[in-house]
Amino acid sequence: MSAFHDPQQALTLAAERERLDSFFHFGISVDCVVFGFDGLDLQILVIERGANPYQGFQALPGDLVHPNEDTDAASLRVLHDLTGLPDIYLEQLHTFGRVDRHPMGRVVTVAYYSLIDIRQYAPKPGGWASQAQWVPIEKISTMAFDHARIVEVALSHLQHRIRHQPIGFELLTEEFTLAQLQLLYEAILGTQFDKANFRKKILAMNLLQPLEKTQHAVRHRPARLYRFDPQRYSLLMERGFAFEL
Amino acid sequence: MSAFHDPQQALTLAAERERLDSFFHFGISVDCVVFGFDGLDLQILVIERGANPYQGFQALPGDLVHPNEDTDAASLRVLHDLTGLPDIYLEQLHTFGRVDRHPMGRVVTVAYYSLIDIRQYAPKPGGWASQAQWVPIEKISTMAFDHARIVEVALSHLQHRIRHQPIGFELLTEEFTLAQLQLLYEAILGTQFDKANFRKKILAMNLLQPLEKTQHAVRHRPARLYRFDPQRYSLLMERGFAFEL
DNA sequence: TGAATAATGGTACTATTTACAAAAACTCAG
DNA sequence: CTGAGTTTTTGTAAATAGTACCATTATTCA
Repeated sequence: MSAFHDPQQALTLAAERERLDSFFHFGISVDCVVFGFDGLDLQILVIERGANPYQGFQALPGDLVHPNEDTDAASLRVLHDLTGLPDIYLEQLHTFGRVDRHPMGRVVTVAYYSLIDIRQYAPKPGGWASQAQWVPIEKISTMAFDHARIVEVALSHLQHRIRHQPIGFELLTEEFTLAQLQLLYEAILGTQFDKANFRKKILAMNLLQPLEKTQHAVRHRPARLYRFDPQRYSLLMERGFAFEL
Repeated sequence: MSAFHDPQQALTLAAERERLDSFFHFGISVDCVVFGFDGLDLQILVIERGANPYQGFQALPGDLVHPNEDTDAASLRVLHDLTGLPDIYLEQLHTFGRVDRHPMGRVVTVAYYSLIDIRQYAPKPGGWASQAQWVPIEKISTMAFDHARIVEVALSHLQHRIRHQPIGFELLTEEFTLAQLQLLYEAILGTQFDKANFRKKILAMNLLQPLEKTQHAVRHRPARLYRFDPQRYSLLMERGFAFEL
């Protein structure tokens, strides 16, 4: 049965309008899974809800979309309002549309995700968020709504994605060593790589620009610093690549 | 500003309810991009709209989600109602949430996609669909709403996906030859492969079970028939793989 | 029976990946 | 000042995988 058109029945205009209206009582929300890396653990940005429902619970930064707002724009606004993070690159992840997922009514949520360098953004709770903080991904247990499930989906998406596209550099400072990059990959994928071969594989992609700088104040041979080449980066992003280790 | 909670303002209950109500006037729809393969061209299942808006336009099978219906369930119902296709495996693709995408109101649509063997399903228009038919993907031009854009997203998703996961077998009959599989890959990716090497690569994945059967009534050496091994298939689906040719 | 056709098997060559060892560059303790 | 400790960086041999291409095989049809 179509909501807009039903050739069979001849309803009065009022009755037809009322029937149609019942199809327009949805709420739309957005939820953001923001991944960060501190050099050791993969973390996500989590707020504490300062209001009901689920007051006091950990939750993803998320809220209802305004009637005249694109969902993509809403994700940026909501993230900024609740955590103070400025416009960052958010990518749509998945939409969660189960009838019973929100206790206050029918709310379908569009989840977004992002990767950022944890040291460049200090979250500050805003709006109804009573806290906003980074939490290592293994430390996350119960969350409001179906947010734990959303995090699961985001993580497995990230794991798949990082092996096929050169994402991940957003999680590091602009200049980094190959060992730092390797730690990042190992944290996301939960595996160990051979140091020498990881280096060769990464450098062969021609994605990194070596700098004439090294680490210092380390008690061992200092590592060369690199940064990634944005042109090469966007080329690889389009075409995809295979990162199999 | 939160829709549910605003600690600043003390509104009357009625005013608060009214304000909140404005956040619940969304419609949610689902749209299905069903890919099929006829042995030569990649096609998609398209309906002709028998009612306004966009009457007479080609469109994806799609309609509003019911108030008490999961979006996943809605995608199956809508596809069945409009095209007669039974429950098939539909996977969520992307959600399109621009304010102006629907002329009759604020409708956010969740797009799904699927791959099926064109010879196993004969579409029959139902509901308000005046036609339902397979259309080669290059022959598609204008479509209702933003459906042309949805098809674009689905195709590039499919192209990326087929190189990293062993999907695509759904598009063939249960028993197929390696040449048929190669034609499928070539149709989706728009490239040509070496016959002998394609065979070796595919067989090395250990995904196909050779059958003790061959083609017949062909005027050349008949090809062996294969079918894919469901266990191996689901293993590779989980882990992902790299199909680079 | 042989011409036509496409499937299948094989092979030499090249490129990539893997495992592991050796050398290099720095700090720090003595 | 020197050598132990640590990690980076380079190198390399062996194993594996990919590529181009040719030979053989099995069928139909004239």
